[in-house]
Amino acid sequence: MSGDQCSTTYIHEDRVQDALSFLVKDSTAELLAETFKALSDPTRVRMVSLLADAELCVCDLAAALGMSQSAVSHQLRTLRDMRIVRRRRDGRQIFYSLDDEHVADLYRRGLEHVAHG
Amino acid sequence: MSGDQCSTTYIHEDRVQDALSFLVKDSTAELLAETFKALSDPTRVRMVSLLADAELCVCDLAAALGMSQSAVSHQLRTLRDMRIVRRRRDGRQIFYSLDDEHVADLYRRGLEHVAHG
DNA sequence: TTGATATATGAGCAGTTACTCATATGTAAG
DNA sequence: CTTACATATGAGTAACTGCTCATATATCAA
Repeated sequence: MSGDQCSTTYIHEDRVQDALSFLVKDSTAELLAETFKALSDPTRVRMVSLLADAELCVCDLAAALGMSQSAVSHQLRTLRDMRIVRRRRDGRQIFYSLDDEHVADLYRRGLEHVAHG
Repeated sequence: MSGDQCSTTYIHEDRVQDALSFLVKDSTAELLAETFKALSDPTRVRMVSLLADAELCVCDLAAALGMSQSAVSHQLRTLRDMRIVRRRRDGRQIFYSLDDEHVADLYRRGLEHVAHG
């Protein structure tokens, strides 16, 4: 069934057929990509590293990261939309903490990998 | 040392100080973000899902993914630059396979997480 | 109420990304 | 050599990202 050469009309059919059984579903690929996207930006990695330890208010996050309040707030919005992060109001301040154990786990795994590079 | 309110001049100093001890180094954050970026795109997730099982040539990848040869080649180039993927020539064809066990591991972890909600 | 503080958000912008299309390179067969 | 095939790549582009700046909203204090 499989040819010896590639072409748009005659591919290595059984190899492709075999591969297809391992191809993730589109919806799963989208979901996975979304998850990894949370940690695909240095700023968000730094934020997660802070929030993996303790909840913090926006202005402390900004201070710790050395970033503007606005920039931090925008990123928190993204993390919130991704359901990575949860918020709690206390007076005038809003405290953020991690709300996704999967992402926290992936972050720690990633750290380990980077460690024993 | 810690104040009761936020401001650009008077932050909750010990909370920030404590947080800073958990903040990843900039270089580590960059490295981690780069790693996760490899899986932050649905197309690349699908590619990794295929290459996690077996090595495949470009045209079979394109056939399995239902994408143009050019699009696949461009993505393989990015994965190659990220050192996620390795290639081997066999005649006219070039076979790609995973070259980063860390990414493969993160992919499998991600899959598990997606699987059990 | 008025003013200060803490956070959120819209607009705008420069940089990046993931593709398409055309073409170049490399390999094998005739 | 010439031709066909397999892959790579440059240019162009529309969509997306991560910020800045200005401003809006929400809470507390006086």
